[in-house]
Amino acid sequence: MRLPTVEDVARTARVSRQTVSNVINTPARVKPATLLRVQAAIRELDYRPNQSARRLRQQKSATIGIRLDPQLNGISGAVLDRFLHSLTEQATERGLRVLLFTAATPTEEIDQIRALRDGADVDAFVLTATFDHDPRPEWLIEQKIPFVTFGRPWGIDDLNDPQHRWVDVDGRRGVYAATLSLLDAGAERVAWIGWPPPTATGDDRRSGWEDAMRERLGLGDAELASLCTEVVDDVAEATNAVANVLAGAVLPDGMVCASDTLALGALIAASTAGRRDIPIIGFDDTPVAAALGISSVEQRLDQVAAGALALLLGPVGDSVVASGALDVAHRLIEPALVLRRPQDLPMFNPSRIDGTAAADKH
Amino acid sequence: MRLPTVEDVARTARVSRQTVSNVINTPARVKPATLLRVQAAIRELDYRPNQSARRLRQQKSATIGIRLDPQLNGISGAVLDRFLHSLTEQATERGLRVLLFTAATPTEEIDQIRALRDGADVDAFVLTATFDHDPRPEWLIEQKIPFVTFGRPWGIDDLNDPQHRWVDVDGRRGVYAATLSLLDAGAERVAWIGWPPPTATGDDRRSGWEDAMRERLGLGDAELASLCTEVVDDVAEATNAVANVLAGAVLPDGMVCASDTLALGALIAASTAGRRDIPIIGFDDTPVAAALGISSVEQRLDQVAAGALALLLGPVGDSVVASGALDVAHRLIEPALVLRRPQDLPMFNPSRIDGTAAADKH
DNA sequence: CTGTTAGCGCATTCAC
DNA sequence: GTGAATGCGCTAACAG
Repeated sequence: MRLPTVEDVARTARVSRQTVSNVINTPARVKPATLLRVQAAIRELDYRPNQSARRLRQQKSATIGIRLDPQLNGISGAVLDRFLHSLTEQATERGLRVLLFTAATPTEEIDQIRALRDGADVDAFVLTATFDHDPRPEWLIEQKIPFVTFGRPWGIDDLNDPQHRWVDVDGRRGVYAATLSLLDAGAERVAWIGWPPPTATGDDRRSGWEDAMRERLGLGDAELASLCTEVVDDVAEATNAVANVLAGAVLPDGMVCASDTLALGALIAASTAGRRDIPIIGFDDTPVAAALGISSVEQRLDQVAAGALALLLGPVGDSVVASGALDVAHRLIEPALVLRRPQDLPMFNPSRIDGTAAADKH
Repeated sequence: MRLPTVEDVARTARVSRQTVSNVINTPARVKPATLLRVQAAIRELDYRPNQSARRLRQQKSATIGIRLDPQLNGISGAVLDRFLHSLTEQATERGLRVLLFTAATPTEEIDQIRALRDGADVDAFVLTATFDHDPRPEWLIEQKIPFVTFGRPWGIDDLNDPQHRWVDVDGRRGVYAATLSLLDAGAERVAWIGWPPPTATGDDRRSGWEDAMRERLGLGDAELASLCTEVVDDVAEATNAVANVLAGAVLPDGMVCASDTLALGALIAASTAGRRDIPIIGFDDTPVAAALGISSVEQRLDQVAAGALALLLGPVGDSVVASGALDVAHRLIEPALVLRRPQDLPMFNPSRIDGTAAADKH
């Protein structure tokens, strides 16, 4: 049982192969009568162009490649998953396919990218999780392989390099908004629970908290430092660290965290200390945060995906354009603050346990 | 800057195109001297076969398609993510690519599969999350499209249909082992926290608990029913439900749960009731369980991925074989019990908060 | 507006 | 062992 080809359609519709091709690719150039006849034949045979042949002919694959991270660290692992989903969905709408690959190290990733490109399997790549001194962008630019990164080029001065297309979430602004929401509610000692610097993403997020605290309360460096806790991204470690904070001299009346992992630790510590009333805001809006009623800063991954494709393909295109063809080569997405009230969940609140739990608005 | 082709390699090595092709595909049939010369030319030009051309010629894509689930099934969402990673990794080792697609409904998924197949984009499909009266396998068999499902064909009598290749995790056996581990430790009233039937997966898992309780303690239906709690897969709901259990007449001395989501609810309820000592075992071994020190039944997703590929490609092959070519058309993977001690995490345990948290062995 | 010509890069016959 | 044809299915360029 062979799949029908242009030839079959042409024979059925009594036209030449090329007319069929025209009907599919440039229908405007075909006389309405024959157009209809050919389309009928296409439907009759349930014909679809063979993509391999089309790709070979057009010298492009209409496929973008993305690496699946090795082992996504803990609770925030779902972020890439959601991004992948948005990206696939929107790529499909634009007539592109998404091809997966894995690599344990940046070097290995480069090898994979080279293989994929050399095999003409992939037209462009989406890189995630950029970091300080990331070797990948430079190599890709040098190789003239189109790409876009989810994440800014950190540490280098080429934030505006048109060669390097990037989309990122404005973590600073998200944390700024989160902090303001606590200050607006009357908090005066909002603590920051973040990662030990230097981490590009973490430092950026912390600066949002700093800005808000400076602007609203006029705090100085020393005061900020006293409200700032640094701990690696681990629930147990965060629990310990925040417990110490809560046992300290200056009791915070709000906590903004660099991740939901830290926020979960903060929640556990606060609950244990009987201070479930201290509002906590995390980052990433993971399912865990939703399940536990923790407020969080949500990365709008659908917008990130849309931005990545727009940078790669142009506003409406369906094939990869050169990096110089766009006026802007980057996009900063504003995150959304998802506020949840602690009482949405009966955690550590025996009085509500027999009541009806509020549904999680997701 | 054109990519090198066989022609370029042939010219460089001073042989014909076909010899180059032979060097790549059947190196045994080439004289060692020319072999070396051609290989040197390949390396020199950094030549790689164009995959589109190869696919067109061979009439196969060496690509498998998998749908990215729309629903982020809460805390357990990462399961598909991990499976995808294993699958991609092992597929790459076998020279296959993994192509993603999305679909909101089974019907839409069928449309996507048809498009992908008709475009000769994909040789075979991996379906996840099979369910009762799943329309997809039947349609795929009818269309003669090779596929394998992660999940048994539920509800039908074709568990052994060689046309339907499937891999699944033996949930019953995992829960059985989990229950036994509690009984071995001296528990006598192990409760089951599961989903309201009928859910194929959930009922299967529950039967593991039932079997263990019957065998070891000789319990009857009524006694089992009194230890069985049914609640939808939601943390808040589970918290309520387990809180009621803990406030009831028969206090369980262990809890085995159908998911980590339920286990998290159980943990919260137990903690709130001051009964953190009651051991809890979840299912899926999610990052959350790891972070909170909850024991869990781990699906060995690397084995599932390996099984899926073995069923599709044969033990060592790199191209899809017909469904009748294998002696067995399915594989049941035994899950692993991951036991964690509650004290691994200082949750709700103020006395340990200033101590060193034990590292999580993952 | 339609049909003719000519490959895209590769692998599978066959001869030699 | 190696090399010469042939065509996979499609579309871009050019004639008509």
